[in-house]
Amino acid sequence: MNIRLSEAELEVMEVLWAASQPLGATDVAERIPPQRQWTLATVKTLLSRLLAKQAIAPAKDGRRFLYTAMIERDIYVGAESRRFVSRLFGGRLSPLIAQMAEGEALDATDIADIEALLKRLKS
Amino acid sequence: MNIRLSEAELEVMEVLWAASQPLGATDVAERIPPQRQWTLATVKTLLSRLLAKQAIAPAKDGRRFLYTAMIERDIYVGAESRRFVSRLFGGRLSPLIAQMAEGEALDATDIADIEALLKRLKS
DNA sequence: TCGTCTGGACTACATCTGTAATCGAAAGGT
DNA sequence: ACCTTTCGATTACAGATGTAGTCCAGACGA
Repeated sequence: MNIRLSEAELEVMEVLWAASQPLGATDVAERIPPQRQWTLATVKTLLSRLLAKQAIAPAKDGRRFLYTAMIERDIYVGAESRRFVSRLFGGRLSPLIAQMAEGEALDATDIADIEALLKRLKS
Repeated sequence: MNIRLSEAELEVMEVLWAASQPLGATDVAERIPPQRQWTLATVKTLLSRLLAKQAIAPAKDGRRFLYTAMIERDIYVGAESRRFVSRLFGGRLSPLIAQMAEGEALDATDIADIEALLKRLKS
């Protein structure tokens, strides 16, 4: 995964990933979380940048294009995670978890989830 | 932690954090990992940007300045981690761990570390 | 004392990012 | 057949970022 996405571009990708179906520019704009008060123009710009990066592909649909994500969310997120953990924690996950624990960003549910996950991993 | 650091700025901060003692611009430059083939000028620029962001503080030492990190690494890293996990995993850590596990970025040592950590957390 | 070196301040400049406006072509309504 | 709406494409523009170069004043050696 060499493709890097800016935060704004990622927001657009999230919409495409969530839709799991090709969308036109207007459709994408409608599904962007409204906190981001983006105009349609902004969304269009981001779509062209994503096209340039080949993160999405266009398919002609009459007078417009429908866009599909060309990279899978899992792949992207996995790559970014590894990059992040290696930049800040020398590649080790446990310091991250320790860190999050201090910031109270880890509740009992999380801990249980993680334990279950580890159990599965070991087998 | 409102201060955001760019990747290059972070590299400089890492030097300051590692030194755990005020350093002059030249000292910093000497300790930057050599893969980054930065000139002294580049390091100086980054130091001024960090000054502007108040991420570091200058102390006069004769004709030059010695710089000290004004934010602690733990604090910074914790904030960035929370930001990251919430951006990509809705704030939940376990999906991150699952993700890393798939990419083979998690070995037995990690798993053991994490288990030990969880054990401590629960008590 | 005079020239040289060194440090911080200022300037430079291409690229990336966030956020949009505009424009021309095509589609659709009437 | 024309007017309006809607697309994608192109252009805009400020701020952040990566990567340096230049300049001036003060320190230091001879």
